Amino acid sequence: MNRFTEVFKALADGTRLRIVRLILSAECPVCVCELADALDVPQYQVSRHLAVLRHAGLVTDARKGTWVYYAPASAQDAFFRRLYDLVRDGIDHEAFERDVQRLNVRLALRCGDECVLGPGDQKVRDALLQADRMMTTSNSQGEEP
Amino acid sequence: MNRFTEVFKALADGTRLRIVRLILSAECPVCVCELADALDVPQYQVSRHLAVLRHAGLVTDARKGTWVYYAPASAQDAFFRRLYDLVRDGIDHEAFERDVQRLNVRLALRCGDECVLGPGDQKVRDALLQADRMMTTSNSQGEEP
DNA sequence: TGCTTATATGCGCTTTTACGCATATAATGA
DNA sequence: TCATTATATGCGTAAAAGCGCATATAAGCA
Repeated sequence: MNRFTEVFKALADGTRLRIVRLILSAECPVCVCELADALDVPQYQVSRHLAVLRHAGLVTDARKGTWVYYAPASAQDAFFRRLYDLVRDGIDHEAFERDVQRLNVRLALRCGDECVLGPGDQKVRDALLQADRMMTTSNSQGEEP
Repeated sequence: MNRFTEVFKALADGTRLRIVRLILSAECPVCVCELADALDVPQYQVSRHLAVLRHAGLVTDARKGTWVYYAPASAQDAFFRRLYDLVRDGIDHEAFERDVQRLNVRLALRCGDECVLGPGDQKVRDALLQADRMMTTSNSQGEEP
């Protein structure tokens, strides 16, 4: 298949687009369970989507123990850099706001720049549940007088 | 569906990507039969793909008599403009070279900036057949001493 | 070596999507 | 009004893609 077509195919999925936006929003590589928790999507599904993105050359993976960290690929490449900028600046910022906030909450649970929890860990669930509550109260409700 | 996702979905098809590149390569609106002839793809298939692109907001259509001309949409929009630039500058120029040359041959058959022939017209077929012959001889064969 | 855990993947099912054929629609001209 | 022609579309079929379940793989640790 055309490399071009493969890249657009990889981005032509709602979940994968959310994954890419999360990876771009973080300034550091993010591991699979962190993505799964932030997106509230099963781990096996995230792994599958990451495989598609990796095969298209959009992300790179690096294993560290049992955890595998993903990051945007080859910012050297002008094509990918421009594509990333496009995705980052693109429309529908609100649609991804929740994902980004949840990822930040999840990343805050790291120890020394490394993920130390598995997917769906109880501490993670608690923290994300509370974060969700704060988001809904500050957004939907807090605007009225 | 997310507008973003819809745009990438629209570009995530080989034929549609060829159509977009042709529309971008021409400095003027191009009608359906011209695209079908340049791509050597059935007219009904081109119409279908154009409908997808139009629905995603990537192209606009304008009817002139029985002919319908398609053009890139809203270069005002920063997002589309950057996306178009990306597609234009992108990799795999050779893969689309033939399409562009065939479209130019087809456009040369116009009368006063307007298409006057239908899809698969005999004159068109002759001109394109000859163009193909010239391309193969100049590319594959002409390099050896 | 054996147990635990994070990640990846084989498999069946369902939904989506592209294609081919035929035909409907819209506009022109006699 | 009727024939012609460019374009669009309904429909059936086949290929592709996503999901859920279960499980395999890989790494750390006792």
